[in-house]
Amino acid sequence: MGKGNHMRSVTIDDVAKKAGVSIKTVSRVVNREPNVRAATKEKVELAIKELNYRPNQSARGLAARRSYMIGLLYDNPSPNYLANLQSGVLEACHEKDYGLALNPVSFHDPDLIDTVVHWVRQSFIDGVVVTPPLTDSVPLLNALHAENIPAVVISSRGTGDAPAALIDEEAAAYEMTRHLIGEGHSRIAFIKGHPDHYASGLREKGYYRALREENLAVVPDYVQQGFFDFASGQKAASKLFDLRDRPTAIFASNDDMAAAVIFEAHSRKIEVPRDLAVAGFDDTPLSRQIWPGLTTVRQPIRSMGHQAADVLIDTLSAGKDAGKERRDLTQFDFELKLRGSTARA
Amino acid sequence: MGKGNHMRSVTIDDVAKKAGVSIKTVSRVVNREPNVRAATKEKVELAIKELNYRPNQSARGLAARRSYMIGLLYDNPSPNYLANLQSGVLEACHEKDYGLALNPVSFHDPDLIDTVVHWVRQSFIDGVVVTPPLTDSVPLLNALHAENIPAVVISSRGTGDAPAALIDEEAAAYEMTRHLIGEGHSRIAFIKGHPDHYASGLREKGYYRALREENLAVVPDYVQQGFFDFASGQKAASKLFDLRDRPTAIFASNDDMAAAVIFEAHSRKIEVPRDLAVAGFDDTPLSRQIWPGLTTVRQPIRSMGHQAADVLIDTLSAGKDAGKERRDLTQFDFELKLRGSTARA
DNA sequence: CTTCATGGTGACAGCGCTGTCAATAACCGT
DNA sequence: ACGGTTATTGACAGCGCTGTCACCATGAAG
Repeated sequence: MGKGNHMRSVTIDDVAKKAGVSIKTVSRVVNREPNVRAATKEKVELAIKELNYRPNQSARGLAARRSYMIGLLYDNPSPNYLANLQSGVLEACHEKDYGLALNPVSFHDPDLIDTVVHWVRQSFIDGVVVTPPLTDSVPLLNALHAENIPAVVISSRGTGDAPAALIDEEAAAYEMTRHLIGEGHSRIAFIKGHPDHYASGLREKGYYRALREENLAVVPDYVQQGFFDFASGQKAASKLFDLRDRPTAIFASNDDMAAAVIFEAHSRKIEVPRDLAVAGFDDTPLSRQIWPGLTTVRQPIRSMGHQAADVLIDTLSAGKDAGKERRDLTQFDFELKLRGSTARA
Repeated sequence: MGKGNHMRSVTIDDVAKKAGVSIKTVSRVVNREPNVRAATKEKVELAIKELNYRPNQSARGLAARRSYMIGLLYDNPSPNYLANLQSGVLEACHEKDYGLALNPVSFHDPDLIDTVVHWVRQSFIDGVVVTPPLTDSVPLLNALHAENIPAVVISSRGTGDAPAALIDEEAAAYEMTRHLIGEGHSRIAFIKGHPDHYASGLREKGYYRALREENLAVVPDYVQQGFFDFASGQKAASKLFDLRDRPTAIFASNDDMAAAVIFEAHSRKIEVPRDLAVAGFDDTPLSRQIWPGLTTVRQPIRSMGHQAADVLIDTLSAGKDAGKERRDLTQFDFELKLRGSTARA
């Protein structure tokens, strides 16, 4: 039992026969190689559709000496973030007939680099998408480059020669802070993100810039260290609440910490938004599921994942599709999502 | 650029030469096939180690007509649930040198079955792990069986011949309801899950059984339909709150809906747990991030994923590794997580 | 001592696809 | 119309591995 699965599936030969061309021509169409007459291409594409043909990855990999798989490198910062990103990446892979191999690693693993390089070599991974916070490991990025492993990073850091998908985090944080100021707040606290994450600094920078522009003083006590997780958010919130001159608004570097602020506020009977406005960053589902709804910054995570994979795959095929030149990633737009946690008094 | 990675890797021929045997014998050793003399086996294993040989998956897949990959079929019920499950499955795959291919599909897709079968055929997926709610599509399961595609389902339904990973949902709901009763509640409402999900019925059944055992009448108005999503939870909560004889406790069939109940309660100034106790099911991170913390039922999702994949892979290798017999899945334990949302008055 | 079974091994033919290269068709300018 | 290009296509040889089958030892059985 189990061996099963007899039923010869559609091969390139079937398509070739049906379209009345050689298998090589079919191969050309499938791989978007140049120099195929439009009419021929159409015939082949029709046959492909009718037979519902999909190339056999193993055969492809064997012949082309690559796996037609890209890897996703991550260190699960937040399941929501990752799930979104993954689905975007997966979508792109699907469109281009690439496979996706997942590799959860640990940022703090001392032989992170060996692990990754070995993995790529063993699995014949053609290229990798690197996600935060791994994008902030300069050694890792260097190693990938040195090993000649194509990579795209999803990061706000302009990372050397690896194409990057990003939003303007500084501007987003700036806008959010300005929004808070616009709502009449002047005692605005900030909870920083994990110091290892490059994005943390950018968000912080945006916060400062907005204060400066509005001539609001930066109160050192109002800037607390957090680490992007719920618990650190609680701790930071506690400290802020214990201040003699309690802030009227708290801007946390991500939604988890912002939720923690609201959690703490509840337990101290501080009413949000009446006594305290709270804003987050990321627009995770969580921001809609807590009460009151959390004002936050939305980034098109899914699209970013999609495009990152897209660019990576294009780069990989660049050899064949001679026309294509290396496409760098454009910057994505963010959006302020205003919800109950910052509603005007 | 990009093409990179030139470095002829070690092939089976190299190993064969070094060990002084034929490639077929190396293949036998690698695949743990019987009938290789111990001495020969050792020689080969030594050569493998010295050359650091790893079989090329593409070649293997092509020749053996299987991919050494298993598929994960899902219809993203909740990112948290999925992320957990996935990481368990991934772990098992890693241990057994299998790849994981993801396939997000839609439960309501009319040609779900075609899509899936085709995918399996074309990608040469060796077997699939089916997750809820797809596990409730009897046609799908039948099709997998008919098509002779090895599958394990993670479901509470004792699904015919496909091994299943499960917890006793009925008992879990029963325990939770009893807990509520034990806390002094007698007006306990229930929000049902999606009617297409088999688990929904089981949870409901557990609720009824507890009431019956305690001689509490079932109030029809107290049982509302939900669909496992936040919005449906809000709707159901609204209806319950509008009742003249409002329940003092609400048991929702999953955490998302329970969070929605709390959300609605907040917006109506109903205080949890003072005026209302709320319980959920699943122990998603959300249950710890809302205020008050949500009492819920924890299931070892990650372990379930791990074991499901484990069993599947074992089944797949059963053909070669002759000794092994098909191992069925054991039932997993659940656990009541008591938090603030049901704290005693 | 022959006759089988059976353990142990290797030769060989693909698996379905892509790279190479040669063949042919279409097009260019004069 | 002719030589020279360039665009388009196909024949064919593997890629590295496993399945099949044939082969040679052994040892048990007769």
